[in-house]
Amino acid sequence: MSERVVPPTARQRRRPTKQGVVLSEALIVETALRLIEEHGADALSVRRLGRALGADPSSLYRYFRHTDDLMLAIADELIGRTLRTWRPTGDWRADLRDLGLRMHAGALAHPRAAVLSSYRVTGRAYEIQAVETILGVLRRAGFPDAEAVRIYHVFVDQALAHGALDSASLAMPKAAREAEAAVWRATYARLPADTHPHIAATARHLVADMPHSSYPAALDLLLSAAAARLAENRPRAARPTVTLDTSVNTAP
Amino acid sequence: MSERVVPPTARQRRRPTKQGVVLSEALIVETALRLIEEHGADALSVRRLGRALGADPSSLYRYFRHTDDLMLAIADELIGRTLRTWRPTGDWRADLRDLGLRMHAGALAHPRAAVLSSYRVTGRAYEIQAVETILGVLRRAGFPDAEAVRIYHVFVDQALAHGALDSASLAMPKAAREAEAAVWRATYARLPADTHPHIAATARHLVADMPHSSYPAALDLLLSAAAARLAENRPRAARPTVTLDTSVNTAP
DNA sequence: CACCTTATGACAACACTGTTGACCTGTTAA
DNA sequence: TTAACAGGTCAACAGTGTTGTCATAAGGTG
Repeated sequence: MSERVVPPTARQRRRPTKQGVVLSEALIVETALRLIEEHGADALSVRRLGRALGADPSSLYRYFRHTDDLMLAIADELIGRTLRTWRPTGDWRADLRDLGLRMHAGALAHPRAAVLSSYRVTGRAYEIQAVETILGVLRRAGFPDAEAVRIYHVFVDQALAHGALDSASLAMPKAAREAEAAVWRATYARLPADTHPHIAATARHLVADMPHSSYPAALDLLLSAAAARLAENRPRAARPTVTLDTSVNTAP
Repeated sequence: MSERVVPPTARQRRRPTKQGVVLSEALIVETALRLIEEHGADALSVRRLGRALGADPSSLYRYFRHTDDLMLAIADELIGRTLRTWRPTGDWRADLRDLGLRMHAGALAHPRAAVLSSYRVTGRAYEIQAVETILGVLRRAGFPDAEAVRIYHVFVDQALAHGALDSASLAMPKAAREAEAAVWRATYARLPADTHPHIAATARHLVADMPHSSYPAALDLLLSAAAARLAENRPRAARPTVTLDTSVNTAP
């Protein structure tokens, strides 16, 4: 066997598949993403992907060492798509908020890919571009280097971690997901006030809040904290009054 | 087949296994956790668990409808263990910080269980106890109900999401994990300043920070933001001067 | 144009997974 | 003492990722 995978670029003998398809790394990644979108979270297997491509499953191993490799490629493609449609305005807080929400949405659009790629460092082109961009936003905003890196780290991990969490939840069979929402109504909302006073007092809010993602709220809290730290370091700068939408207002 | 799983409590015909083991839900959960700890993240399969217990794999289906069911039981056990060793002091911020770090550590101690259970609502005893406890801390601290629920939600999801993220990373084969750390040194730290100025300027910090968990920092930012919101609502209270410094200090 | 090399696709097999229907037997209650 | 049946076992199914071997069409070379 030794090395089946060819250095990605110089691939020339483009022999078509028995069913007439010409394989390529890009085609495989695209098809994988489509497969995930159309046939649900668990639809991605080497065999199914082969079938969808019209190729023998083992052919894919000419392009990716193993499935994990494929996941990294998918992950980087997702990062690329997120960045491609993002337009910074110069307002660091609004820009990061927008980017965070896009990353989260991008993850939810491809739950299985998000779950499997959230904790990986791809080191590929799009990822590098994203790191550079976000660090740039923070440093231009005035964060000193060490602080910029810390906040970058928290920002990215938060987006990825929440993306994966919500994706995993979204990827559950529909019945199971509804069953979980029901737990809040049927179990938590009915606990008596004498044994569980705090749950009973807030039951209404729990039922309303818990089945939804906490990411927007988490993001706004993070940005608030970051803004506060920035203000401490530059007490001269005027504190802007930021108004953040309806549900998750964090403005001072 | 119909229903193989008996209502958990009233189980009496305790027939021993061929190899002489008497099965029970508790024994199965314990063994599963031990298996995960000893033989790495992927060691948990029905067949391996059966072997470790000295029982036929299919026997487990007398106790759990499917593996997912088993995961929920494991998840609740983990919650229970975390709560069992936690002692609140009355200082809401310190208490939540301590609890968050314990939840995170608990997840890292059982990576695979954490990854699979992080997004589940078990509705079981320990989980309910945890919800009641945390809400209590927040309400006693003075957060109004809606706000208490929102912060509870963010706090819990953040702990679970970061726990799962870091667990997933920890559960990778050792070689792969080291390879990722190397990416920061070998790829990112070597990007030229003219094409990637922000990465180049902060390379030192990136190499140092990125291979570690961002959870402590994320937790402290969250608690900062929450404290700020609390102070806004009660303008009489003195605003503490927060020092974040070295890495994870949150004491006012 | 014909040839030869070799990249790349196909095949078949391996070891593993979760799950279930049918069977068998020890425990327990009557 | 016996009869019921909970609970352990067996065997099978359909699926998975992965790899060693083989066949062939594409491309560069003469």
